[in-house]
Amino acid sequence: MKIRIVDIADKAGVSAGTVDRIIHQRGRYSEKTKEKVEKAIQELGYAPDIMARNLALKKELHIVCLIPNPNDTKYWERPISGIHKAISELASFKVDIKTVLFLPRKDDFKIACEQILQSNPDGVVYVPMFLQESLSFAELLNDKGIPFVHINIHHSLANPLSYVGQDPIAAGKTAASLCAMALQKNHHILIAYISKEKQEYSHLQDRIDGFIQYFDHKHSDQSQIFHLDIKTNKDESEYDKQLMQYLNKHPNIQLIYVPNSRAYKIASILKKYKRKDFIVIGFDTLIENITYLKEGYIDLIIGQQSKSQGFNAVMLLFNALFRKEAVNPQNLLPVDILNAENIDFYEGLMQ
Amino acid sequence: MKIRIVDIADKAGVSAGTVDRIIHQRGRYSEKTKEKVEKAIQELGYAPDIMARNLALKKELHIVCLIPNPNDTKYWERPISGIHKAISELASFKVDIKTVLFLPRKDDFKIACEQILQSNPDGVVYVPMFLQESLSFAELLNDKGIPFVHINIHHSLANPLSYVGQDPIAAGKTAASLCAMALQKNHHILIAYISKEKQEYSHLQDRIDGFIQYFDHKHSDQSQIFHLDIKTNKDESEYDKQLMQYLNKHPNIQLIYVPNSRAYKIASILKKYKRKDFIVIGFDTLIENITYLKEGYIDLIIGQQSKSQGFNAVMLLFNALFRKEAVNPQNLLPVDILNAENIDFYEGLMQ
DNA sequence: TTGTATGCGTTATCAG
DNA sequence: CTGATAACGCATACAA
Repeated sequence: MKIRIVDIADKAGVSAGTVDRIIHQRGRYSEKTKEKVEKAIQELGYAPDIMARNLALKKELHIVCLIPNPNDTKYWERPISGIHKAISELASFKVDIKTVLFLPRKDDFKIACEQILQSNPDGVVYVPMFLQESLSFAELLNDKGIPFVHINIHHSLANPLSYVGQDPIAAGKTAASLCAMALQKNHHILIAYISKEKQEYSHLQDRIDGFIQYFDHKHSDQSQIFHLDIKTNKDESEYDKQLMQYLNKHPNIQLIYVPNSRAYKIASILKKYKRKDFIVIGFDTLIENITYLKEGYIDLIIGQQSKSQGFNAVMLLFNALFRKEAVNPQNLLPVDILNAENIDFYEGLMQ
Repeated sequence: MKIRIVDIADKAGVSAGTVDRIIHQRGRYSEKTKEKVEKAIQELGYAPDIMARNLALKKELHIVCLIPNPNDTKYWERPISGIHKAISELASFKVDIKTVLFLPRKDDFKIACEQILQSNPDGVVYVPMFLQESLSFAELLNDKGIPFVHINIHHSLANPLSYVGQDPIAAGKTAASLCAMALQKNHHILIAYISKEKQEYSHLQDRIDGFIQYFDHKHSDQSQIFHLDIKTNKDESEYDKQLMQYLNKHPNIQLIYVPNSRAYKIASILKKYKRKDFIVIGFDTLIENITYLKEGYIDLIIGQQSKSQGFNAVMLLFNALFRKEAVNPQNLLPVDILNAENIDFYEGLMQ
């Protein structure tokens, strides 16, 4: 038996219109009728019918997603595809979801934020790539009472409605535990990455910290951990040599841990020099990484369900806004372990 | 701009009622008006409004799920929890979803099938645990034109609307690839399992086959693969001894592969004898397995997203029935690799 | 064979 | 401050 708005109107001895105004706090009602109505709602256990609401609704809900341009970093294609999945899943609701892209520079990010604030959305999903700029954006959104969700990068300060993404420390520890399992006695680990100009914030350091922490807590064995940071401002052949020279100098290195999503760069060098004798472990299921995984130049990839980042964030915001559901402030995604055998079944990657 | 039923009625020069009868093929219309209407639908690109339809609908959709009783095998708790998630997700639709449990015996399965057929459901989700009985159930459902989805176990013969579950061969290969990574030179593998009376069908053999296949394709090394099948019709202390004697007789066994979900049984024996020097790899995230994983008596678990099995199956059937969506005949779930570091983030296990 | 009217539960407008 | 009522898009019983 379904409780409708008229049922509680009857019970409270008022009309449906009044109940509606009280439920949506549109004003124009007295305190004592409010109390009567709320009591009736409690007693009968009223829950609104989403379908009927959506049918009767005049105005749409506006949600906007601010994501780095995938032309610059391929990674962002997958969260965007998750957003598209959410869009089609919510197609029958009166909600419009837009995606705004920004180039990974502070000025472009700020311009995009401005633009979004102008459009007065009902909710925002964004990647807080720059610490300071993200905080001021969060503040402006809070001032306007617009709820927002962070994806991929977690800032404890900004106090978003929710964070959707992985715990990068846990991801680092997971990678380390696999390394510990694969590493032979008296062999060493190299933490290597090819990085662009200094990123203000990325998972890089947390993934390294988690990795180190794991080994600190375990028996240390005879293994050592080396570090090699290669800057991309040199030409390609230059950093090829830099890596190979390092590896030749430390012949007991058996395993290479690449804490950013560019393991494929390391793999391409190893392929060039026909060195399949290393175990390489990297992050993120970019198509380039998958190619080398299947060729055997990358052995393990830690996945972070990039698609779910976009999908969950939008769904969560929608449910909070439309159905007024309570939300978890943390939506921690799994730390997925992928290799050549299970990659084909991952996140509908091959569809 | 939204195309409604009256829009195509206008365009075709008929009334809304006629369009409705044609769309739902309720008869009582002439061929030539049918053509006119279908042309209009094509040209205007009509898609029904799910919300309005659900609101206007009188009768509900009945979906029934036939699942083994989790009191007997704990595994089934998770698919059932996935079904419950689907139920709450579909709460606002006019659909009722029931779960029927059966004890893992042919006679009980058959009785449950009878009962379901009596109730004349619109769609069925079931675990085809017994080959012959499942095929005849499938046939009866087909005769009545009732679509059905198989979960967990795949029978190519029965021709279900879809199969939701893992590829067990791929799961075996994935386990093998991890073993290959962890195994030290000149050390051996034991495939061990404690089984009840012969199961008619389970993933067991496929998981073993996939495992063996992987090693067949790789350089064989000096490693050997041993097999040990322990029957549960002895008393506990009996099979404790059987395992330990086997391990003592083959001191170079470093790794134990348990292809069914009862790795915790093996782990409990190893714990009793304080043997942490083996790498144990098992299947399924039963609470018992997770406990030993965290204690270090199990090292790796292959997960099959048991919860998604139930959830996806119901959602898929609902979408096929209610929104008349096309469905993939295969809904292959990922092969998840879990260890002590990433288990806490898996499938909302810890919520 | 076809058209019309009513209802589903909610929102929103307008008259009291 | 409050009540009545017309939409929203579709299904369906009933009238023609």
